[in-house]
Amino acid sequence: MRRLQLDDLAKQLGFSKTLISMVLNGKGNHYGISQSTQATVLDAVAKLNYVPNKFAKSLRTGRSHFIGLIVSDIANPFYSTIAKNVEGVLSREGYNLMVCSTEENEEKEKQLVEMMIYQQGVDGLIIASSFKDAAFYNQARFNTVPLVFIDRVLPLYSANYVVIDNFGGSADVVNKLVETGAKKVACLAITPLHLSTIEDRLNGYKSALLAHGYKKPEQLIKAIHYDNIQNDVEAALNELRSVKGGVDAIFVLNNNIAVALLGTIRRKEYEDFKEVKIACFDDIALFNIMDKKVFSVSQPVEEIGRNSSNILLEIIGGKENNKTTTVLSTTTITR
Amino acid sequence: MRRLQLDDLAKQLGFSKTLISMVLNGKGNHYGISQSTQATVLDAVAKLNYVPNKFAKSLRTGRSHFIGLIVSDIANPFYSTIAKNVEGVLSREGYNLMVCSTEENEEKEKQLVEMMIYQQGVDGLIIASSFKDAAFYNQARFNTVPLVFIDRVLPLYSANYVVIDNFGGSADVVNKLVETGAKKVACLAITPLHLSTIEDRLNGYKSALLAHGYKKPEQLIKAIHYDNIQNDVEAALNELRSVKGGVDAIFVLNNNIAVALLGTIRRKEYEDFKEVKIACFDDIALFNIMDKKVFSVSQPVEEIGRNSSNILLEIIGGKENNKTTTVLSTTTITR
DNA sequence: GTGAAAGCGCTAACAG
DNA sequence: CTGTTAGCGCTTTCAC
Repeated sequence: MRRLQLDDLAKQLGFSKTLISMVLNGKGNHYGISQSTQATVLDAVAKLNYVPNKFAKSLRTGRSHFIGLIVSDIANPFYSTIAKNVEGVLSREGYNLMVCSTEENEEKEKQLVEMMIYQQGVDGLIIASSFKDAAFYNQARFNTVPLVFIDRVLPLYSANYVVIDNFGGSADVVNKLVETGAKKVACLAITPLHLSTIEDRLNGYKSALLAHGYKKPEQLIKAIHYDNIQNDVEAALNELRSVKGGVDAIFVLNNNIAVALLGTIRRKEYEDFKEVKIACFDDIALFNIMDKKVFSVSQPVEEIGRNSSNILLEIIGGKENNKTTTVLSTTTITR
Repeated sequence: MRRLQLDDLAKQLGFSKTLISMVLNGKGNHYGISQSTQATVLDAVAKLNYVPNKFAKSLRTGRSHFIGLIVSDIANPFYSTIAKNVEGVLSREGYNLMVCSTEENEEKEKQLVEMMIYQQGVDGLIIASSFKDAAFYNQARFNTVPLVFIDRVLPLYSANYVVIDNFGGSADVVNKLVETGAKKVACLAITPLHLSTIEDRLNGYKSALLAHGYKKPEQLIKAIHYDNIQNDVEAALNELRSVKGGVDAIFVLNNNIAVALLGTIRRKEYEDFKEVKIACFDDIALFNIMDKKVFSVSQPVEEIGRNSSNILLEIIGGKENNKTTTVLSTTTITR
């Protein structure tokens, strides 16, 4: 049983392929095809359950109706929530989503971008980039591909951005920690440290501490490597023990660090950290179940997904690309 | 700057398109093309960075090199872990993955299957089906599409299955609860109750209780609706209060119920359940961070992903489809 | 208002 | 061993 195609339909209806194609692509009125003819065609298509061959269509039009989403780790609820919302917007417009993770690896990001554009033929890309600089995306060959960057900003690179106020969110939650009595607030940052999100959060943290009269917050910052979180958290705690007077609060810059930290301080070897106040950039469901009261910075994740995909679709739709930057606000949650 | 295509390459190298195509598709030796010619072609392709047009290729071959994965909820770590492992296997073989969620909705499952097969032209499908029966998949038109079913079995339907031992895992963890002193073990099941996984888990639960001399375990089973978990958990707890003597253990059949339950019993209104023992079918990271000791049934999630995709690729590769059922074992974790 | 025909870029018979 | 050629199923220009 061969699959129904335009030709069959044309013969059965007594119209040409051209006419049917026009009607199906919503150009019936534009070409002045009579309403009754259009109705006949649409009815038949529905009844016979005709589905156009996507490959032929894409080959002809050069459009795949696929959008790529590139993030560091799709298993992270932050990014999976973004993906869910991007998908919601796209599917309403007849687009499909393809998601891949870079694992913060610049080489892998390059490969994924190339693969998606040249191999898969995506119509546009939404990217949370791990790059240090914009050399890669500055290549002329990417000028014709609609790109929207989310979460992270590339230095000195003008593009479409949908990001959040990392500095403000960070400063705010650190202020709250201090207000509730924290005297020494350490900070566990996630690598790569060059990411604009991390830089901004660190700056927000430092600025808040300095404003409260604490000198040299740098000494309280520990880097946690993306792919070695548990070990690095333990090492960081061990180092923090030697801080004069001890720390009484820890601000972590990423949800995975929070999970590792909360698990670690429950162990006997680390019970001296049991009473330390904890704040996390990014709010996750877990914080509502813990006995431990964790402060957090809640990000408008859904909006990042919805905004970025809407902007991308506008560009694909032919709207002039004005390279806009959208900065969304965070909410601080105290518990 | 037009994109490089086979024709250009052929002219530049002085070979025909055919030859280059053969070499590129690994059929060089099969057609007896000399090693030096092959090397020349491969070198040029690498140097000029030629990427074949996927649409033309798919149109010609009828193959998309896309595999569809259909699950109930890709945000559930159980399924996202499967997805990750499926993707790992597929990408090694040059295939891409497309994931969609049904939200346990049979109508949506139908649409997704149709969409993936007829609209996207996937080469095969891995499905955790929400269907009650196999009427849909029994349609003759699906005979030619490679399908592998995971997690859930459709009654009276012979197919390729990769599932786990739900009955055994369930019985085992309930036994452990009883051994550590539980006298009355309630069970919170997730809907739809017709899913083979849920049925089997319920049967394992009942069988274990009966073996220990408890009559009528049915009265201790409460259904939690997939899309109303929090409310239903609260309602179930309220109902369980009226059980004579009270319950001293709760076995939940799904990780989302566990999260809701753990959050709920921390609230003052439900503090009478604070000391109840809890077991969960499926092990999640959270259980390692909680003060509360939760028993769990750990599933070989990675293996489900790897196995199912390997089987699917074999069928696509032309191997005779013998409709095998693979049953994987679980591990009970006591804390 | 409608149709004929060209061609998107690739693969695989078939011919030599 | 290598090349010629005929489409895959669709869209779109151009002609009527």
